[in-house]
Amino acid sequence: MQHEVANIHRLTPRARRILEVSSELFYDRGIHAVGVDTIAAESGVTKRTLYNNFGSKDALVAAYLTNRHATWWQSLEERLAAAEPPRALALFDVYAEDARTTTRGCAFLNAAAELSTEHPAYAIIRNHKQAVEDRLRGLIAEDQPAADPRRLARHLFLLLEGAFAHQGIHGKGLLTEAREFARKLLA
Amino acid sequence: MQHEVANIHRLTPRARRILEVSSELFYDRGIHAVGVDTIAAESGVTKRTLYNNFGSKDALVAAYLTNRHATWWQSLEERLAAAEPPRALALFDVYAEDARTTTRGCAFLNAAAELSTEHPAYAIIRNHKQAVEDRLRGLIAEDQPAADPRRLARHLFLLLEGAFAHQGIHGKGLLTEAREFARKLLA
DNA sequence: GGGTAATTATACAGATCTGTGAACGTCAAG
DNA sequence: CTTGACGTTCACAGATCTGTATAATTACCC
Repeated sequence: MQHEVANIHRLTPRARRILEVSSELFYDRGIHAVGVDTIAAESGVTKRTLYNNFGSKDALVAAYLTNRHATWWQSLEERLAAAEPPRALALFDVYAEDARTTTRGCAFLNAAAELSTEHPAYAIIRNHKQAVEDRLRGLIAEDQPAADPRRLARHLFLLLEGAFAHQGIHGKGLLTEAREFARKLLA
Repeated sequence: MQHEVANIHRLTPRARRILEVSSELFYDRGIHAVGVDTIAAESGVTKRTLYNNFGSKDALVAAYLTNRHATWWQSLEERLAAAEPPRALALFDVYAEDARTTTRGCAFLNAAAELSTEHPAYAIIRNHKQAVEDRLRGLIAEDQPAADPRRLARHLFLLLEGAFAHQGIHGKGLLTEAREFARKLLA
């Protein structure tokens, strides 16, 4: 019985499996549309194990988003390490990379659409989006201090989020197009 | 027993009440989070009446989005009738108007996040968003034929949707900021 | 091999979900 | 004054939801 923070590296193998499976289900079908029975069955695990490891469905949802943020952030930083200015475009690349294997848009926006603002996971969503925009602004400030980083970052952020939000509805071409708009704005 | 098209003007008074109440609940709390019992109770109506009028919850959801689109479109056209070029900005104004009384972002994006793509309402969502972008492109083509209407429309569309998608998370200031970006792009 | 943590099996509680059946009011229009 | 549409009452079916209790069993570490 651990279920406090759910640091993915301290998870038991079964728990990690539960987190992986539930992440996929939550993303593909939506959070409310997936029950704990389904998650346990698909993970090849008892419901008891799920509750012993995560404590509640809400906590599992929080773990899902926390882990998603951590994973996403890591691949962003890796890409940034090898990027050349304007590095802000790397954000678009990571999103586009994501979009190659997914079809339901942004996991965080989708979760925000379903959850009450009082849900423990909602703060994670806010923090994630805030972090993205902050990183964007930081990169612009470093690469192009001449521009107005705050305004430019916000403009790019809106393009990014608009494209990602519509990935499921409109198709994935939007992201590369958004990148192109961003590229011109940065030039 | 009608429950086929749900043209709002042919709705019985009770049915209209059900549609109003369910629309508010669906938008505020999410579709899966609201049960038919709650809707019936809050409408001051029996569950039987709900089913006699709409046939199923899915159909009620479809009616919710259909009606929302119709209402929104009408207020858009009214605003456009009194607008002066660049009229594309009127789209931002209608969204911003919406945002003054709501706090959970775009009803269509939120619904898309919850529903399967096979859900009868999903097509309504696609059509709505497509209509918005098409209208945007048409306005730009008429007001500024010199520009590339398709590209410009898409750029504005992304700004619009990015801002609206983040209304619930980030606050409503984003929409006016998006409008400002759009205004400069149109100049 | 003994002790400890993780997991299983199974059953269940209690709530809530969508949807239906059947009989009974009410009221306006023909 | 009958017909028909609208709505109510109320019970219920059957599924699914989150979460728990208990006891037995496996896996791992020292």
